[in-house]
Amino acid sequence: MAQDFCHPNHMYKTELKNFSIEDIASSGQCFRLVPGTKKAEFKLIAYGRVLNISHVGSDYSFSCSKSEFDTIWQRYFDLECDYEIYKNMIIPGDLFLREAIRFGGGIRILNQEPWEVLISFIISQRKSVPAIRTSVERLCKAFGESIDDQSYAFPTAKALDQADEKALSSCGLGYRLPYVKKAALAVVNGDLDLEKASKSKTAKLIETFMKLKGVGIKVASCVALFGFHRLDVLPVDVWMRRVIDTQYGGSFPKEYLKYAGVLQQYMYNYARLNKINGKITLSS
DNA sequence: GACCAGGTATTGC
DNA sequence: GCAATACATGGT
Repeated sequence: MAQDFCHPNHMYKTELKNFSIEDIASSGQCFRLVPGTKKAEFKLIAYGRVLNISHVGSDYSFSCSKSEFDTIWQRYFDLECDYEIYKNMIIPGDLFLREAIRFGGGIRILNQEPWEVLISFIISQRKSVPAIRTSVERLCKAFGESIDDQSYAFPTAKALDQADEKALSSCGLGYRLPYVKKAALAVVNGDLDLEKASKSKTAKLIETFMKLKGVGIKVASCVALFGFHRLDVLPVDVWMRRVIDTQYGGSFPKEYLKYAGVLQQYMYNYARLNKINGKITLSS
């Protein structure tokens, strides 16, 4: 604390490989990591904190102390893991994945808060990524605890459970509003125990979330992957459906299944940002 | 101003 | 069982 007082604007600098904040921000797994006012600057809100990030190439600066970085953000950005392992899994001849990794090789699978992931992905259904961001941000502003004058934490289950119906509906949730309400109630009344869920095996975990109204296999898979770091889980949305059908003959390569969640993220990102609908021709 | 979006629940056969 | 359909709203 003394150190914080003496250095209110502390910065932690480090070089990061296989890491790009731009790639992560656009990859559709996290909706509260957004570009700042200047180029190569980003603002993240997670774990009730604000983190400003800037970089020149692979030299990154984070608006926190080294100890905060080590205890929170290192894990959040999955920096303990060497992503070369995943990149080296490319099957020779899989030009699509190779191209996807060339395009967005700085992606990481974040360790986000399960509750935030659950609600964000309930909201995500039949919404575009920019529209999800808008809804989530409105939700935070309306019901989240204030961190500073323009930053709000993700609302707690209790806050959403008690949320005024009208105020909630002004967040653009549409028909998903009762789903959000019911998920909040489930956590508040103990029907859904996220701490306990984190200890169950992946199949059981997914099953647990699918009991919630408005949570099907895709949303439950996203929660397992992004909220519980189950890297073998493969969420299939409209983009991944197209990728699987047009690039892999209808089924995800079995060689990739162990880390399907990571590899699909490269694929999803590449397909969505390049609007790849049909089979594309890639040359070696 | 259509068209589509990191789907799911419900209905109809 | 499985295919078709409704669903709220915003971004492009």
